[in-house]
Amino acid sequence: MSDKKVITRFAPSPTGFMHVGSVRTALFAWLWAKKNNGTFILRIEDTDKEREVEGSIDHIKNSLQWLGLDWDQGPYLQSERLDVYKKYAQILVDKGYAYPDPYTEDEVGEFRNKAELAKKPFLYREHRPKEFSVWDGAKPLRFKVPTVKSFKWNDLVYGDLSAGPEALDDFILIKSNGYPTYNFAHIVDDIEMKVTHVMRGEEFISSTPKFLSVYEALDIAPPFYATLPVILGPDGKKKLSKRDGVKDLLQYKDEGYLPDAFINFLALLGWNPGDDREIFSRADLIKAFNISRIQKSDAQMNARKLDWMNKEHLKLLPPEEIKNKIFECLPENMRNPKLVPIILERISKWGDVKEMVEAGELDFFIQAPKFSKEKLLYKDFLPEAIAKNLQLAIESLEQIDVNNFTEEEVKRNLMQITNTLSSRGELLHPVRFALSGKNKSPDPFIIASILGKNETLSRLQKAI
RNA sequence: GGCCCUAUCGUCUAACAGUCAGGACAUCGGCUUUUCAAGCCGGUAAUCCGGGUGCGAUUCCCGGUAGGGUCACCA
Repeated sequence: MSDKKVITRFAPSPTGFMHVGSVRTALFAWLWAKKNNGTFILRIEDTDKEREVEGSIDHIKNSLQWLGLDWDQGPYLQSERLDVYKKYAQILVDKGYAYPDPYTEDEVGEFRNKAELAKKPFLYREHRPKEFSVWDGAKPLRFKVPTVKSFKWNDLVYGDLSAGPEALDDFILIKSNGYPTYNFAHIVDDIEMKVTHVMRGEEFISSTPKFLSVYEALDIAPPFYATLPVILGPDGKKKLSKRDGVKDLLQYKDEGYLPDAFINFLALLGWNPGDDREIFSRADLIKAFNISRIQKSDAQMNARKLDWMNKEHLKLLPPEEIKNKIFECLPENMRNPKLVPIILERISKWGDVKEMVEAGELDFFIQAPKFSKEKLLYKDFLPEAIAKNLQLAIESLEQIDVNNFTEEEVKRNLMQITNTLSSRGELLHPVRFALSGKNKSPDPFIIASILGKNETLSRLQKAI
């Protein structure tokens, strides 16, 4: 590899929201730039004004910012660089490698239909005019393939690739409205911006010979290509697309995923460090990242593993930050520090806190539960036996000093009683239920310690 | 249809031709002295098929099969 400064870019079109597929391309380009102390450029490919979606440029920027994929240059807008593309187009015209298309769109469509009927691949160059007129901008400008041949090239991920001559055609460089096509604009920009490594999706492999042919016509060396495998939808079949219910990236933000965890997850989808490490900090990721270990086969999005990974990152956060974040999701009357460990244990992302609140899972911490007494029953123990056990619990807990009503003290006292019983459940279940009103809840000791002596005794009393 | 790419547990993946095919998520079971959660321990689970070259193929070659991509005045 040359000793040139590494320059990578992320070049989305502003046609909608970002999803995990597009953002992973950005991530890999960003990682490679960071690893090499290089430059990461953001470029907006807005050459199709018809398809442009209002607000998507901001959306792209917000998404990258959320993940901390900061760009060193840009965003450049292709729509503001029309003169640059015209300049390069003129160079090709002057060299005899570009010419105005004499046909109308319908006529070209006819050619295409005929080829299809004949079950032959459609190649415009088979209809190339003998004589070229002068390009006045009214007609689309087409590339004239210098030499029709097979291409072989190297891809940093896929290795040696090749394609036959039918991959080559006289494609449109400048549309009749003056805008360049993607095929041409991105080449010009990559040249002008001195991009050294092009990270891109698999769908561009088949058009690479066209790109290479333009570089040849321009007599300029192409950049390194690193083609990334596709991220498949949850069904494992189709490529992720905005149509089939794929999530907007910012939705993950709203659901409370950590940017570092998300990046970690995304990086491991199609790349691995070569050892068993899975949890990476941002810095470690940059250090470990390497193009040569990018996967060739497509990968499927796995939401469960993302949740697991997010939790792993959650646990690494400073306790103070965890507390603050959880408090943010909690109504004011629930902002009790003692609740934090209980909640942390049960969530994988911040949004889960809100869900717990909405599901009423934490209500018993702020108000006494209402329930019918038969819920207190445990296995086949009689109501009288249960009531007696609750009475024992009350008497025992009354002994604890109100200022020392800790989880440990409560547990010691209650466990002492269970030693005299035939089973622990006949005491612990009714106590827990009396305090929480739930079949599934944290253990009675921690609940009691959070409620405090008075509230605990009051709830037990009411249950008898 | 032409051209191109890919193929290891359900999923993400590891394995200079020699490993009992390893790890992680998920799943299942046990422990954690009531439930839930968390944690710990353990189990089930894979080299697409067929040839070839090797003493030896997950690994290299060929052919099939399956999946995907691409053939726009979209990117």
